[in-house]
Amino acid sequence: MALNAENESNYQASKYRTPDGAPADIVIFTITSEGKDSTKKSLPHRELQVLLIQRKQWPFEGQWALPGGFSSENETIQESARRELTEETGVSDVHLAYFNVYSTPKRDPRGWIISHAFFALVHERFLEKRQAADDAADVRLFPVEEALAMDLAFDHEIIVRDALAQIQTKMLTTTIAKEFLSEEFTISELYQVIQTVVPTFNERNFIRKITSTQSRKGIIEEVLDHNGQGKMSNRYSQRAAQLYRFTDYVPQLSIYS
Amino acid sequence: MALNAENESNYQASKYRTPDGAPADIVIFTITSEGKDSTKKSLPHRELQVLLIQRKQWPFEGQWALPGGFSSENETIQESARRELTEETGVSDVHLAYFNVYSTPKRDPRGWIISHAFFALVHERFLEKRQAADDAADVRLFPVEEALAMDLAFDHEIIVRDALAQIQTKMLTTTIAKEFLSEEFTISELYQVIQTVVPTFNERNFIRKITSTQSRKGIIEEVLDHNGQGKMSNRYSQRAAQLYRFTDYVPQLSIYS
DNA sequence: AAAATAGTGTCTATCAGACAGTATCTG
DNA sequence: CAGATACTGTCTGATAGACACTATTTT
Repeated sequence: MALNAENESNYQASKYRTPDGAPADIVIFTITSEGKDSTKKSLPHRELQVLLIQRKQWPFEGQWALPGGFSSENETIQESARRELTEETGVSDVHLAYFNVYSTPKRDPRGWIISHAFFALVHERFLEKRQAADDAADVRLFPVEEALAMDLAFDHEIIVRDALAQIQTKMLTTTIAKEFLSEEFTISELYQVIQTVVPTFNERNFIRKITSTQSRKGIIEEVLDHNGQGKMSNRYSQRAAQLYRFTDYVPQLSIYS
Repeated sequence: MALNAENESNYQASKYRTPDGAPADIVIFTITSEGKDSTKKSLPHRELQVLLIQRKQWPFEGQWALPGGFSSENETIQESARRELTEETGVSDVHLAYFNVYSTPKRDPRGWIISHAFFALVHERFLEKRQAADDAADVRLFPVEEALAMDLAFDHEIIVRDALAQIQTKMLTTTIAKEFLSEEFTISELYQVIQTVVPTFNERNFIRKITSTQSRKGIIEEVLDHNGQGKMSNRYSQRAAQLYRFTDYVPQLSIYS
């Protein structure tokens, strides 16, 4: 059976051409909000933004790119992504998910470099104190649409586009909306977050469905105060709104049931 | 801005440790069916199976493993997976999807090897001639549960487990069921395929929902004969059953609507 | 007739979707 | 009281889920 057997002593990986690196690149999304009018309480304007760094060295010197870095032999690619994310945002317990690999020949002039793309969802409060790291000339948030029109380094435009499609799908099929919200939030805030990521989302009876529909009402729950009364917020409105939080329940979707 | 600039002439990738290989591994699933009784027409027994190869060389010599192989500098990893799949099954237009990367340090004794995992869904008719032609003991189908209990090479048990979770989710949320069916199929066949992949799936009114529910009825359509009459099949039953085919429509699922 | 698969009829509680109306607070 | 946000009432037709029932063909 083992006519052609090799063993450890005569195995040589180096007889083949090997990759020159396996970096992790991270598409860090956040939703910024700014009040439209200082004199009146009103819902803020929200915008989906992506964090980019300006490259300081060859290749693509001076162009904007995704943060990321080479992984090493002693860590998984997920760990290296988590490390990069912490360096870039200063926060460690943030939603991070792997979504695709990019390996088109000659995508990187430095050689055969296979890039592993992650997306992270970060609340804007975590990005306030960021600063340019060693290998970056500048770090900034850009509205996603603007970033996609910018001639990014490498194939990063495609990566951002793919990441956007991913979070749009996940926004509607999972509870990742919570990553952009505080622990407690109003229905309007949740609705706004969904609409910011998926502009086509439009549910006129949103509050009905999510609070009183049998199959969905486990997703979020009312926050109660110490007296058992509903805890309210008037952050954005004259009339106070009920606060909710996400539960651990995530409904299983199916096209057949 | 570019105080620390490098350029192409002084950039050296080789000053860092680089990976020893970036293979694609493929979890090839099929559903086998065998009639339970030769004297009577009845629905076949279906089982989800995975294709494994027995290794001939170090490392893990003699153990069963996923088919796969190293990718080269001149192709994307998807292309190399497609190439492997064609070599293994003899078919080229088969559903193939990337789902994860495996990079735990020392997962492969040959060195720093980052494996990219794909799953493929193949109709059993494509694996018949391969099985017959190459009846050597080194390529075989195993029932998934059996494969998971087998002490596979490398971290392939984890990969198979992850792949199974993936296709279970996709079976319910996309129309990949069609990859396991012929172009035309009966409702019972579709139901059986879903249940084979997701044993917990149980819908008593399945035929109602998929044929007459407004929001779902676009997924499949009746096959008509040249007279505009419904085309029937009595492959599995005494009473002939209507044949259906998938349309191009895939409903968009959402937990919020 | 029995067996096996393929459907249909019918019922009730719930839900979807639309839109008008009411509630609460601020400037 | 105008404006902004936060809900609630109410209506119609569609759907979910259960289960009994009928239909067609083979042995």
